[in-house]
Amino acid sequence: MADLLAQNDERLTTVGLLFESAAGLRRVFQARLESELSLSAQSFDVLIRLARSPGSELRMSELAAQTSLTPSGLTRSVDRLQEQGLVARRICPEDRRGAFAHLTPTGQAVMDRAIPVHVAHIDEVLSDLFTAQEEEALAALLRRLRDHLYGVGSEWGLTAEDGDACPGAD
Amino acid sequence: MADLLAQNDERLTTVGLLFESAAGLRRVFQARLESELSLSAQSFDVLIRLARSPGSELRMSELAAQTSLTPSGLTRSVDRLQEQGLVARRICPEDRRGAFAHLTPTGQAVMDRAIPVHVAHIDEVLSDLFTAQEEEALAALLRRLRDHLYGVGSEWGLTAEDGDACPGAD
DNA sequence: TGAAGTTGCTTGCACATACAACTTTAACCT
DNA sequence: AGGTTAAAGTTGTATGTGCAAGCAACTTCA
Repeated sequence: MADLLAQNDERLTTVGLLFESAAGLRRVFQARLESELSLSAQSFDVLIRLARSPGSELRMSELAAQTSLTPSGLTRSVDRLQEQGLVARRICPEDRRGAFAHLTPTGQAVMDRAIPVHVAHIDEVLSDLFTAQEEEALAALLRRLRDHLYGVGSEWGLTAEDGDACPGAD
Repeated sequence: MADLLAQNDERLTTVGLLFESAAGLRRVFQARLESELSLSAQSFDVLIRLARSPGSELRMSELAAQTSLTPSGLTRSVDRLQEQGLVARRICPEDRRGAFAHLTPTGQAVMDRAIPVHVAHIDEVLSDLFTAQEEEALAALLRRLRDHLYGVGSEWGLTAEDGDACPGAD
């Protein structure tokens, strides 16, 4: 069995590295977001997607897809943000089943403060780790993987055209 | 605010792509593991780390670090696997506070069956997506990131996933 | 030796999440 | 229209997870 693993080590390892890298980054950012901004990683993820959307609002289903949450998970997440006064719901006039979530002025203010902190922290973590070319290469490879994963056989409606627009992603 | 984001798009984007790639892979593998092998992704993660360790056993703390679970989370996870008969605990003779988790014969058998399926699935997902050089480059970049994240200022003592899983000792 | 502090793991509790069932509205079909 | 099916969100319920506290064993130092 160990032989079996050995002969596939490269890919198994690559996948493992990807998971560990993501987990490590998540852990680092999460700690910082909570200690400095009192925002959970999950809240921040929802909020930054709203902040980056036209009108600072998004349909619930769209938000669920972008945050990798199920609809029910998103309902609760938005409930919490609503209780905190950062987000509000608005019924979609064209389809009265649907709802938009949008940032309140308070929510906007919080994100105006939070985003620079987050960006600075990303820079801090990544500084001097990659050359410009390496960083570019990494992004290109990951983009291809991401597009492949979400473009094929996905019922999640995650769009590739969201493209570069998933930076907050945590 | 959008301007602020725009000017940092490269790094923000790279991080976002990493998270999305990991989430996408996780989702794909999870579905397959559960449908074909009745194993949760979390269980599989624990089991494969054990399977890849010498003697198929690892200290609880080591396992927790490698699986990105907290010690308490790992305790519960191993509890469940123990109830399923896939894993057992063994008290560490040199430090009787500590415990090893190890695969039972049943657990070994399950993994002997599960790993080829998983490997095949990885190959399937990654086939024709990268050249050998690209895959190698991706692994190298991710490894540097992972080492950076876990090597610096981390109280987690995460070790490289392959190889240096030195279970015993302290 | 033994008291103080640390480490490894486990438990009490609170909370976030997924799955499945449900409500309301829209779309479709004859 | 009238009836059926599908879609968007929300809730009931079960479970998994982390944090903080706890317990047992080890280490240090006098």
